[in-house]
Amino acid sequence: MVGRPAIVELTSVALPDAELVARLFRTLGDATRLRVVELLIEQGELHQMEIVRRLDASQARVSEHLTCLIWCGFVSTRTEGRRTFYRVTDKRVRSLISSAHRFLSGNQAAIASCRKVDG
Amino acid sequence: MVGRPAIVELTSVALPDAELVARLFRTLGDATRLRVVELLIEQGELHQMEIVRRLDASQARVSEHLTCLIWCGFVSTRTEGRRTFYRVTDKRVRSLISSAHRFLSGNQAAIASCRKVDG
DNA sequence: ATCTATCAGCCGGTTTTCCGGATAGTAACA
DNA sequence: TGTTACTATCCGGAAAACCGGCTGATAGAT
Repeated sequence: MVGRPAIVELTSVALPDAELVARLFRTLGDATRLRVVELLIEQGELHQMEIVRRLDASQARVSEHLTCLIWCGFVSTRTEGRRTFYRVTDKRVRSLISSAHRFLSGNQAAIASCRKVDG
Repeated sequence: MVGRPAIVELTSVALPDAELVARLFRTLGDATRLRVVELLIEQGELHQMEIVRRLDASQARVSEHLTCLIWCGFVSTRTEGRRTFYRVTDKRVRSLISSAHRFLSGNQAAIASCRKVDG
């Protein structure tokens, strides 16, 4: 018997745990996305055009990065009038980033000069 | 007067802080590298071929990833005979990774389905 | 000395990811 | 309803990163 296909699930393909964690790290592995998150942590809440101005990035870029950050649970939103405000609510995001900063102190030079895998 | 060029410095170009932190995140943003680090955290100390066997990855890949991890300060080494043993000594690495795992719990589905920037 | 186990480096190809620029959608407001 | 903010999406092109396969180097064993 051939039935109709099953309802599409968000996580139809179970990714291995390491791939998930790696993906999480990659989300913060882009300087622009990271700057957005850190800016929101500092400022508390901003709407998109304000982020665009402060980071001097294109609106399209910021919009796409925000979509990604929201999707992954780093940023949450609130709409007011014709503006959408973005903020970081999850405290685990802050602790993750400060963890990174702690590791970075003393390793800046090494990481700055690391050529990654291939030269 | 035209002198000889200055001695090459490791960090001749000062990278902005955000780019450094992003690069740090990207280092753990590859599943294979992450698995190497987590394996070493669990097992304490392993030589390269042992890592190759346990991860079922090619020796060349593991070697290059290890080079990167050593370079960035995640992993340190000890040579004994013709073997080199690798381990994670910096406790900040552990706390960084467990920070990530804490954030991941409750966000797996979201991160698994996130399409990043472009579709 | 020769062979073997272990580790490192290079190269070509493919995939992923980022960006600029243009375009389309949406909600408030006159 | 038309205009004006504001936000979202699409489309090449370019750069970064990963991988497989091969080669080279070194230290111990035979």
